[in-house]
Amino acid sequence: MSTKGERTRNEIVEAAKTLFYHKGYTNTSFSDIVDKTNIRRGNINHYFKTKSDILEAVISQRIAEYKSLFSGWEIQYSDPKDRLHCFVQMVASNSSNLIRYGCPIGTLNAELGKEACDFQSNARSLFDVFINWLTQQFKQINKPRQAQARALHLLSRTEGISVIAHVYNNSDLITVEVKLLHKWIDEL
Amino acid sequence: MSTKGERTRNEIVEAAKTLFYHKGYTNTSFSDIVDKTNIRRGNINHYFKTKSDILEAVISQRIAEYKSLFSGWEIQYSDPKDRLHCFVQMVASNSSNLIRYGCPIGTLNAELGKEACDFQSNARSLFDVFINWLTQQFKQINKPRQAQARALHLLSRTEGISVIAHVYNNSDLITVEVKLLHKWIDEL
DNA sequence: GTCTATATAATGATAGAC
DNA sequence: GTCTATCATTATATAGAC
Repeated sequence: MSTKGERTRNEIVEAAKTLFYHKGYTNTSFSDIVDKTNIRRGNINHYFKTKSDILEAVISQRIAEYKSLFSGWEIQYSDPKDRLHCFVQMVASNSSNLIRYGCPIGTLNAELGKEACDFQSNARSLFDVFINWLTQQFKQINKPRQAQARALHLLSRTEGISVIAHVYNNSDLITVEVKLLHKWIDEL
Repeated sequence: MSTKGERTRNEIVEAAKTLFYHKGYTNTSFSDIVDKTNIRRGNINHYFKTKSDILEAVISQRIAEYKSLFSGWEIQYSDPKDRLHCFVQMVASNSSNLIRYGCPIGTLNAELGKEACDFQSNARSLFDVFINWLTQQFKQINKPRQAQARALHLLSRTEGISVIAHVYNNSDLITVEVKLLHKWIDEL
């Protein structure tokens, strides 16, 4: 059972998570969060002293979600190739969001990786979750010494797909490239 | 010969181009431009009524630069494959900037493609320059009907490389992936 | 064409009542 | 824990002197 405070805090994080994704971190204001929730401004500052504290909470929340998603695949599929197919298929399943807002972790890193921003390492930790999990899967297939390189290659491919799909608001490239990636996994 | 006004206007555009790339469009203020140039605030508004007018000028400037770069390659190299190798090599040559700030056109599109932003189509026109030129090169090699798909594939690959290199501030992936792309071009 | 001074709005953050 | 009211800062943009 969650306390009232925990529920309020979670409502803020969920609203901020969506807003940061849809509008970007800098372009999201406290007022946006107030408008999206039923929480008044002063109360937000009761749970989060600064805006960047909200960002950290959002990133932690996303990390937890992705770890949970990946754990589920490990329970559901014993073959690491099947898990990698799940990962690639996630891109296709999520195409409508990718087209409209870009990759949630890629666009966040693009923004937070710019000059005079203290949060690049926070955003990078999201990528670490992906790379670490992918590396583990590749290690279980073959050539474990190439596992991390393969993980970086795969994530690079999916990020590139997201960029183009977002720029052109079009899913055709996703369809084509996802097929190529499934084939690439099968041929490992 | 350029007039004094043209030189002042150009100084603003050049400073804004760098700042938008290094800090992002939203995070760049008029004060930043004032600090980077010897031009006072009121004078900037003499040349550009709004901040978005500066953005349009910066995008036009980048479009002109890339078109000029590509034209140079067409003069320098008669084989379209050699021109494509130039394109891929540009990623490697520019790695220090890509690592620090990401792809200039990719990160701009990531930012301007978000919700409640009126400039996605402006930013997309930068990608059009790349796609159109790449498509022309692939058409001259073989299978002209696949030319645009190949252009999208190549740009997707290079954008993905830029994202990962930027996130990890590391050029190792660039080295590896650029080799793969050179090989891919040779085998077309 | 260039400048100073200022208007106006929005931002992140705080103080303190209930 | 929740709220209203407000502060201090910064932003874009404008007015008008030189």
